[in-house]
Amino acid sequence: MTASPSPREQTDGRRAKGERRRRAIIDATLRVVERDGIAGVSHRNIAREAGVPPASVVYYFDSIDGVLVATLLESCETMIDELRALADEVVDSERWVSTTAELLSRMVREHRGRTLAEYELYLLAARRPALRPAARRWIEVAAGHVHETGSRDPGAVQALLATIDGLLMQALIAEEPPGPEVFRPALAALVHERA
Amino acid sequence: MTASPSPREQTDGRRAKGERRRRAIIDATLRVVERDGIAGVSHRNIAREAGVPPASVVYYFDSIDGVLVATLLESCETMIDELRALADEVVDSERWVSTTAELLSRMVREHRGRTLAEYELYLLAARRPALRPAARRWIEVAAGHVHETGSRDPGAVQALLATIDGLLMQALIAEEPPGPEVFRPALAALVHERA
DNA sequence: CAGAAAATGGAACATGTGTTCAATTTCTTG
DNA sequence: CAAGAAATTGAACACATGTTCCATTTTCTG
Repeated sequence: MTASPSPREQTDGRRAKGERRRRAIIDATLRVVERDGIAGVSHRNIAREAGVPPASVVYYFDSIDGVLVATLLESCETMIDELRALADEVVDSERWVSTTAELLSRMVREHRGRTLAEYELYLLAARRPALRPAARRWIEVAAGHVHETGSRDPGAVQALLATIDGLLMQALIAEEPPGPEVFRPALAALVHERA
Repeated sequence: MTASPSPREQTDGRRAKGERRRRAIIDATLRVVERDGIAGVSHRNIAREAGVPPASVVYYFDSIDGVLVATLLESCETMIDELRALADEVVDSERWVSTTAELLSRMVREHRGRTLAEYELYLLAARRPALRPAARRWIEVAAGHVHETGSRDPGAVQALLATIDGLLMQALIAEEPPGPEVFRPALAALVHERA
């Protein structure tokens, strides 16, 4: 992807600055995907967003796919933290259905661009094998998270994850992002509860 | 989108030929999306695929979004028939779980490109409002189909639909398209059956 | 301080893009 | 058959794209 990290990269100011710039490019790419979708990802676009010349993007990543892979991985890591924080904040209700409905609603309302970007990158992985490991890591992380608070049955965990993906996708094409009450019936049916 | 259909369009050979060409462009667009994804959709690309000059595409559709809307709608209609045929063919088993697992497996194995294209167009609707009605029509059709053979609870129907979407998406980023046995546990958990 | 390594950024390249335009062909109608 | 409507198409437009090249600047090492 870039120059192989030498054993003494923490003291070299040149490499440190380079690493910072590399991160700036990744962050800029995520912002571009959020705003304009994957269609908006180009060398010049993300370079402008990051405030660097286009040649710098080529210097740090040898292809546009390289940038996307790095971005998807990065995004996965930071999203975990955000999700965890959101999950903590939302646990004023004690029922799982209400809590999750609230969480999903927030994802498509307060973080619509981010959520959308996530699924676009996700789907892109279906076409570009290079992105697949990053996308699957996403599933693993989410599965682990569900496993903590949910059923032990692997099939149930898989179904739950799939349902959430599907619900979010449907929510993303709604004319305006739905509130928790839209998600509740489906979630309730999923765990055999009353809404 | 095109010239408004005059009351006597069935006798005018010029308009008839035009309509045929319009359909050829839509079909070509679907093939392009299947092969190269939405990223591959351009005037020149679909023109080459359809065997017409690029100017013809502009003549029949006033924008690239117009082509996509028409394609999504078309694709929706033809997919209904194919799905129904597939559903009929697959009813040798009598259990819903096995039948559906088999059907999903076929969608990602024998019709991978088509399924993928469907979801790409679907997700694109999240960014381009013009595509949303077509995308929502998809949900309605699928919901109707599920309603015929499934539960009466609206929440359950919604959950089922969402789960299938999620399962298909996960299947699409697998290294190779999974067989029915991969879908069965999740589907079983969904309807509280043993796999 | 001199030399080397890394990073930077401006310019240029060939190619692809959406779209417009004017001329031409195809077909219908009076 | 002649007039006109509809369809067709090649050429051209201005611009965006991925990528390469090379001169310059920054930073570290001996």
